[in-house]
Amino acid sequence: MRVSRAAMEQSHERIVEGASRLLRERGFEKTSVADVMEAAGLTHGGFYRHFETKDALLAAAIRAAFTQVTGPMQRNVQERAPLEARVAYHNYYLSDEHLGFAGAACPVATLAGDMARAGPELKSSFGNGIKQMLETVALAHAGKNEERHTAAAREFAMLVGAAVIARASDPETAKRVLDACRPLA
Amino acid sequence: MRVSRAAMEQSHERIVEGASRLLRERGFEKTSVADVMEAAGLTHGGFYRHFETKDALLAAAIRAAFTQVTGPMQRNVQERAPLEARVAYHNYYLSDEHLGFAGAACPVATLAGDMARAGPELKSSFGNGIKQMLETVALAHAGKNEERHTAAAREFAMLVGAAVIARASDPETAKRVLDACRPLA
DNA sequence: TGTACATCAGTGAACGCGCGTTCACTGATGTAC
DNA sequence: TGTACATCAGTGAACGCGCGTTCACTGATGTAC
Repeated sequence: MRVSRAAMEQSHERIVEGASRLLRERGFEKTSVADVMEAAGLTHGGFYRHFETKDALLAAAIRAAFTQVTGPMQRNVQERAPLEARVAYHNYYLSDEHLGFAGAACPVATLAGDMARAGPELKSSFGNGIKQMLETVALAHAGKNEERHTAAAREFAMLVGAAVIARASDPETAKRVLDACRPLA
Repeated sequence: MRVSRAAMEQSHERIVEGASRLLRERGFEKTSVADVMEAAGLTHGGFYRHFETKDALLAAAIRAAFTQVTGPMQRNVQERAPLEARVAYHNYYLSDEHLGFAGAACPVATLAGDMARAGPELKSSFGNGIKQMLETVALAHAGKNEERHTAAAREFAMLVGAAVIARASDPETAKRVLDACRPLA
């Protein structure tokens, strides 16, 4: 039956947040509309009152995932001295806390591989997220504008690579790679 | 009808090589048994004369992909001075040639994301490949054993991260990240 | 403020499709004599 | 070396299943008077 406008907006949020978590845990193909709706406490049939297609949902879920990650990071960068902020997110990115909970982790570490084969809607959503991420990381670097961005890109690439390699390796190799990448460059 | 032992072995190779390419182009879920068999010039029904399950094929395909990539790399490292070899694979890894042909690219750059959610057979296959890759990269680094491995892990993480980010970004951002990562550390 | 009615968020069955896997069958290959 | 027969690589139809999407329906919500 019909629900109030406010209730519908809450449903919408639950759908997007659940999708954002499931997407990072299971990847693109294994996140089904029915699972997302069930996680939101609804049945699958009502999905199309909220989104035109599954891809539209996933694009929104990607935006939500980036916001969830870059939000705290921006606050971190604003509240601390640059180097301190850098130490904080650098260590966090390589921590068990980050890597152990894929559903709340950085989407670049969990989903970037899938994006190379995704449709334009998702690609664009993800591309914007990456830009946002690179800008945020650059804020924690010192020097001239170009130097800051170059250093940020190199650091972020290493963090993403280490996270991706660690998640695909046996625990021993994972630890070795993460330890190797922990010192700041 | 039945074919000769030699012909069957050739079929087997074509199946594995086709799977190895398609897997890197399309990812885990979108590589169907029927597509792989068609790429090998066969029909899907005969697949189970070659492999017990789709996962067993993919594990073999992953091994083949790593061999295809680490083989030339080991030769490269053996034939050149360490620094020269490093420059060669470092630039290759970030090149359009490498990133433009996913089917022949490094499986870590194309598939590592999927592996976090794959079954144990694939994970183990992939984990071995990563170890092999890290060892090969370490051969091109100088210094004491531990230093070599640490430097290799950091370099490889940055290369993988840059490749993954580039493939998930718009062309302009991709170029910026790749250029930033090109100089040796 | 109260009433009558149109709207539409959510339900659950149904659809078409692609997938991994199975199976009866075919006929060339391999082998035993 | 030649023959008779068992084997089995490859074929194509069929299976069961999960998925994205559609649809008729329900009844509370929102709105016009």
